[in-house]
Amino acid sequence: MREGPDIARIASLVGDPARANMLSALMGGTALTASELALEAGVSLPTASSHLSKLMEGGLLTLASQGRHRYYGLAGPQVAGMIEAITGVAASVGPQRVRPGPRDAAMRVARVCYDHLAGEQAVAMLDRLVDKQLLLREDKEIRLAPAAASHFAAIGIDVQAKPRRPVCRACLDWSVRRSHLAGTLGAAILDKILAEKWARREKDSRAVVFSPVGRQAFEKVFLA
Amino acid sequence: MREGPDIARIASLVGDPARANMLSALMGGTALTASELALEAGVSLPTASSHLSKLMEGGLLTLASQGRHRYYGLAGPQVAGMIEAITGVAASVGPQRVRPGPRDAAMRVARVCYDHLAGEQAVAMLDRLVDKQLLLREDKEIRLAPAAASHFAAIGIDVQAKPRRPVCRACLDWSVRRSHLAGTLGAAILDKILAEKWARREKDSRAVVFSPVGRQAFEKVFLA
DNA sequence: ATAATGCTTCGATGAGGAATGAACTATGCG
DNA sequence: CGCATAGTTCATTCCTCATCGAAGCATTAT
Repeated sequence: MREGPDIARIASLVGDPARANMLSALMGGTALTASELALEAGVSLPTASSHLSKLMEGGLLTLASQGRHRYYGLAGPQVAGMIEAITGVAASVGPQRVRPGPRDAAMRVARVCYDHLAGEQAVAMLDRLVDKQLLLREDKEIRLAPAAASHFAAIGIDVQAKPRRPVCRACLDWSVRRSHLAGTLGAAILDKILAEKWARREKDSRAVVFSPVGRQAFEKVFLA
Repeated sequence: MREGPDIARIASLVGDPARANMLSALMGGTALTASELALEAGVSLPTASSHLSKLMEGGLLTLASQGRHRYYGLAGPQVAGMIEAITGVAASVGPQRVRPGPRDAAMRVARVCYDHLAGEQAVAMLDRLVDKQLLLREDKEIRLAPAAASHFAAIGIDVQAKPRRPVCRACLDWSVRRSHLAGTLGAAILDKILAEKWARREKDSRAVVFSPVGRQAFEKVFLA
């Protein structure tokens, strides 16, 4: 019989699909609320709450209470490194997708990620917004630059309001393996894309398909 | 809902105490039979066999059949790195062991990590190699400096050959919480240490114990 | 051959834990 | 104060999966 650090205890915490999804969501580096994490994991709020207390007890998470909001975040870089290591193994032994079909191709270009845009388009957009100094990338976090308010106001997006959810969030794109923009700003931009009918959602899929005209408009506004 | 690599599947494989013990035992680097692993894990042979087939199916182990013996080993350095990362988290959040026994002290100084050296000695060695500008630390990666080839050749280690595995890799040390050297170079150095009989492996443990003479030789070559 | 060893498969049992709705607590707003 | 939102706790149901004994294969020894 072996002794030493209880690795089974830690691994089994990550070994539940709901908890694994929560931890993956937190790999963005931003703390999230219990409801957001419940959504990410696809479970009810009580279930999420139960998982979160287990993760807390296991020392994998930190908790910051602000008013009636409770923000959960990864306990530290060491935990993040562990998740990364597990993800690496899972990706390398995982079922290499047999062949990306046409739907998958569309998914890689643009798709919905919960409430914001993901895929190549989304990654390019975030890069461009940072280039134009409208957003500031700080380590794994993203902040609004001073110039952002007026710029986004001009295209009908208000970034001044203080909602319960962070305005900007980095979300790791699983197809491109780089970050795209989440948070309320990311959500507002997706709303605009759909409201302006620049693109439509594929039926029963997360894919987002731009029309030729819509793509031009999108590029003019966000990739110029 | 998240997508991507199935990290829960991998983590849950490690999340069972019996399987975790088996994997820990295999971190010693030597392949073991099912009976030996059953003993390590403290379960019956049928139970162990069942666990082993799950680990195989998950791609975490390799199997080498020799006659009526079947030797199980870790599937590769990536898997070993993952176990090490989980061990690190478990050690830091876990109930700080009441009192580190003598074996633990030896483990902290020097131990085998799959196929290379870990512990205080290993961390000090990497620091020194970087100081001497034989290795270049870049972010989380490690590269060979131009001067490396001739230096290592002089002590009988060839870093020119292009293997499929990286020559240098950083591996986070769970006891010191800093990186040590993995990769083919790390493995070659451990080989040399054991071949020169500077140190011997503790029986039934991952600890590596240097002899007084061996330590001097090691320090002269790698810590000078 | 027959026996012995090493290991896997099968079948039955049992315990842990993941899930949810409903009830409860806490904070914020008008 | 009363209402709404955010979150936790509770009790219950359900199901997966770890476990072991017994039996079945496969390889080596005699």
